[in-house]
Amino acid sequence: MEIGGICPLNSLRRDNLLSMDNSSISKVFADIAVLMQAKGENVFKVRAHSNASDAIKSLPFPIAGIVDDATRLGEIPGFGEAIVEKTQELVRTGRLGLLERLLEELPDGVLELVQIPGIGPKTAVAAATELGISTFEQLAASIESGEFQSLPRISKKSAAQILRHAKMRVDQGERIGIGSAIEAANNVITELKTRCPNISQIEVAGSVRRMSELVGNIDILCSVPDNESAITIIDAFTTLSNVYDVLSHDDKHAVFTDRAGFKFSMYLVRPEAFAGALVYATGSISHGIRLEELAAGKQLKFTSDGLFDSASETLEPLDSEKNAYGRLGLSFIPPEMREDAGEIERAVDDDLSSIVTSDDIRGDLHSHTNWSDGRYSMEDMVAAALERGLEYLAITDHSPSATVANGLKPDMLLAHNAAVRELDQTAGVRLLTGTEMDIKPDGSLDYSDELLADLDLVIASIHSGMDQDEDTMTHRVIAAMESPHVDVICHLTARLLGKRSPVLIDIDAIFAAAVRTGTVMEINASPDRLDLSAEHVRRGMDMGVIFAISTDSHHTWQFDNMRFGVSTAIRGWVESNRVINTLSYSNLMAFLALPKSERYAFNKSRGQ
DNA sequence: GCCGTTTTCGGCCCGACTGTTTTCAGTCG
Repeated sequence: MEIGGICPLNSLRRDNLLSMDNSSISKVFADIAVLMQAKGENVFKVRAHSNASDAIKSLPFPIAGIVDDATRLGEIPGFGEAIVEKTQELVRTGRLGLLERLLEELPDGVLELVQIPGIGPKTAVAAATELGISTFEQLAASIESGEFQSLPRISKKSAAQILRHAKMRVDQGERIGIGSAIEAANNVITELKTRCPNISQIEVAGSVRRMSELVGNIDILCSVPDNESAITIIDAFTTLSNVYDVLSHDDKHAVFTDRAGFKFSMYLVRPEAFAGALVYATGSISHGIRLEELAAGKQLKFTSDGLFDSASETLEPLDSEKNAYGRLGLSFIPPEMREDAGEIERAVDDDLSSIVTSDDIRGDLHSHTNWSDGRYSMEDMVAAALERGLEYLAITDHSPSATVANGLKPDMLLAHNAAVRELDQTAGVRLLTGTEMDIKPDGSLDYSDELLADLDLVIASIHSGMDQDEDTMTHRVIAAMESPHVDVICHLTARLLGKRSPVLIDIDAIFAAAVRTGTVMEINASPDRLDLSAEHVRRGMDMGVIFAISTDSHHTWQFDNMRFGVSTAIRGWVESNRVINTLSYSNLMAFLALPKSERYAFNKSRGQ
């Protein structure tokens, strides 16, 4: 590598950097499983591919890194000779003959249609073959015309549910979930830094940095010392391994799309302009306009290249975003709040320090182990929690109704409690016994009051009967909230971000019942869910609801998802003292020891 | 296709729900 901030032009061609990440490899095996099932292949063969897909997803390291070591690959659970060979073919060549053959044999659209809840491989093939449906738009149109209902086993009611999900996908367009977006952005930044090690300041900006739930493109801001470096970085950016089509590029700006059509933009500024430019590039358009107005009132000009003195056109020296906001007469506004939703007015005389941050979180109240459907042992999960500095952790495995999740029957729950209490002696993290208990379709609970009374923490959720009408669903959840033992309602809307529509439920009625019964509402931090939206959370704040932010971890590394939950809370303007897992362990236990009717008052008057 | 093993092939997680349902296939979690 040459000296002076320069990396050689095209020093590495994209072929050399073609490395597939675990999620793309996992998806290939999941796709194969779907297509095999659609073809009617042996169910166990299908399951083997599906298991391989799950195993790859849960690996704590990149599988591409061990692709040449067949022995190590074979040690992955569910990996036999055939799966090892397919993995090697896929990682080495970027393609898989089997997948290509399956796609050729089956009609277009199967992999898209099966993403809609209610449509499995067989129905997808029927819809594609008999009705020529291959897109969500065509699916929606076919249901609206009544044509889709001619397929086997499709009733009016199921068609209505499918239409709801299909319309969501149409509305969503090309946007992707924030979890995938962050992963894609990090991959780009990591590769760019490898190619150009002299990059000193680079940040993702735009809606990704604001942690919007769904994002349509990824904006990256980078600083460069001179024009020569700029050309080098633009060159590297436009030849990254995921570049499919370069839409535009000049000496300070470039845009490309990847194979899926997703857009990546980069903007270059001088180092001294970086802080101001980052503020400009992060906020929503209307947030930016508000800042421009504030700047104009101070004889300043706020642009994509930083903050300038209007008269002299000289750059204002700013070394941080805090500084930039300060120059405009505002407190620092967290990126997640920069939506022009009232945050600017508030930042005039409030330092926003009461808003929850990741540092405030002291424990996690929702996790799974291999006692039910978690991937790791209790000991592994506890070690991972300890590594992340958590003060306490609730082990909340599933209840009996969750049969596929291997829900714990009563005797197993008792054994589970004993195991948690024993591990608590040596864990280094305080452990809470608990359950994630199913709320059954009629609103009844999955364990007896006697069993529930013995647990430190009961979180309850729905996993079945998700197409109930709004009234039934709302009453069902409220019935569970009336129980003196149900501490937290978790993943209330059961949506899967970008994949499954939320259930029909009256959120305001639920929040009112939460306040009335003393029940806590979970902000589920999994980026696949972000189950209460920021809008919901903000409404809950207005109504006085108390929240828990929990990761719902099934894997050790999923504890890192906490930041997605915290970001949702920040987007919803949640105050730190309205989140129970910002309490110390002893205060949390004191909170849980109270009858539910006294808990909201306790929290209101609490210290930290 | 994987796994465990009485090492060469039989078993693999399953219960609930739904449908121009009638004895079962498809889907979900």
